[in-house]
Amino acid sequence: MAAFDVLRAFLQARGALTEDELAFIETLFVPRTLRGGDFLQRAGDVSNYVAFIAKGILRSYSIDDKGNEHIVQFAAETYWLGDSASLTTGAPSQFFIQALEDSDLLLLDRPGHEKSMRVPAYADGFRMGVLRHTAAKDRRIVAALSASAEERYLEFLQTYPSIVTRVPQFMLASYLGISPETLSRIRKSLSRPKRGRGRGGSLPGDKNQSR
Amino acid sequence: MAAFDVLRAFLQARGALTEDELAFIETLFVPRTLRGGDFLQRAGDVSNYVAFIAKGILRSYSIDDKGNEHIVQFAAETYWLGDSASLTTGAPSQFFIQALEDSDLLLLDRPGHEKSMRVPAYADGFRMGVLRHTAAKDRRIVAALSASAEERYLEFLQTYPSIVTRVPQFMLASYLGISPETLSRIRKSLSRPKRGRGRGGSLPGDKNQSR
DNA sequence: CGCGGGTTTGATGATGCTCAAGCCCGGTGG
DNA sequence: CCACCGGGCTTGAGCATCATCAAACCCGCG
Repeated sequence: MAAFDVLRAFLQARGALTEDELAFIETLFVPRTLRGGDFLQRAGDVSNYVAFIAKGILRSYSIDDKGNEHIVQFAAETYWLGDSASLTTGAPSQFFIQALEDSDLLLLDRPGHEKSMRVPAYADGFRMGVLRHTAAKDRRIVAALSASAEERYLEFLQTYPSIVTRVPQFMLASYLGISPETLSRIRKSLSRPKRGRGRGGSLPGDKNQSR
Repeated sequence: MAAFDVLRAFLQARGALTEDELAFIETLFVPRTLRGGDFLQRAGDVSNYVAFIAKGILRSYSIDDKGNEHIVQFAAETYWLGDSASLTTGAPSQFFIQALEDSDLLLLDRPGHEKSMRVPAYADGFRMGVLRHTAAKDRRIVAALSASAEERYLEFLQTYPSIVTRVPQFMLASYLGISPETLSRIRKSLSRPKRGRGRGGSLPGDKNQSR
């Protein structure tokens, strides 16, 4: 399926747009393909667009003063990826955005974004999407601050089952804020819950305690 | 200063609005005052408005299955507070919103929000604000996942110096995702850095290590 | 067939939580 | 006016979780 068809399907799924509106919206996007490993953007760049992912999967991450990578987000088909900070301030970005597989994107630059807002149904969809996104971030913050490494992993499995299999384990660990070793151990312990038949639930020494 | 004046000042500071536009916007908000301790909203409520804080300070928090509180956000003068999740889905909220001091708010409900978007300069400001907000959440996520308790505390001091003195310590601890005991110890260790004269900087046993 | 990146496994230690007292201080009622 | 709360903050001791360091392992690829 061509990139624009994916976008079309996405837009139609969440709001009634006329054919004219769809056609207009499409003129605002610029297609772009990336090979696995390619960068859409590097820290220091001033990048002023948002990407809609028609195919593939990307990560955005930062590198702190100590040289450690921190994955902020994964994004796969029909997700959007952009650099909010750089978009608001116009300042150079702090983030790297890299394709993890061969990917097809549609890029929307700032002027394009402004124009797209003239289509009311699209603007509404945009605001809804942003709110949903914000809610997801709130949940992640609470999880990061209060859940154990294992809980965070399980939650990720539930929330993004399709992504787990497509990213290397050490990146998942980085996203979850745990070391690769710890993630490896967690998976091991989950895979052999011994315990009677099926379900695997109810761990033996379950503390049922938060931190 | 009356609540509407605060809003006016806020809006004018970040975008040129005509007197007519300002007047129109103001008709959309409903004032509300709260005493310290009062709730604007409780989990289970379906609340469909966003609050602009003209005076005072509020917290939003959730309570997990184990009964632990998690503070998602503090918000003081000229900040906005709302429940993104509940706003998008219309589903009952997961969050409590409580005033920590006597506070003056201006509430904007959903229809009001839609109408306000008709003022282009206001809509632009709204989008900018949302993006800025998103960027802040990204930073907090990275910090939560990778910084030590002390680093998170210091970052909070820097970012929200005015809030630190206005909220009880155990709530700050909850926001930072650490236990009240740990926060107490961190403050103690920061207050007596022994070390030469003044400034208190350059910790003695600084590890300069991430986790 | 050997290399190299990613994953696993083990041992050790630090960070920060829990539980349990004690303390400080502002408010209330005798 | 003062004794007595009670909530929040502090302090201490022990312990769980998870990071770090180091080595072995696995496997696709040149």
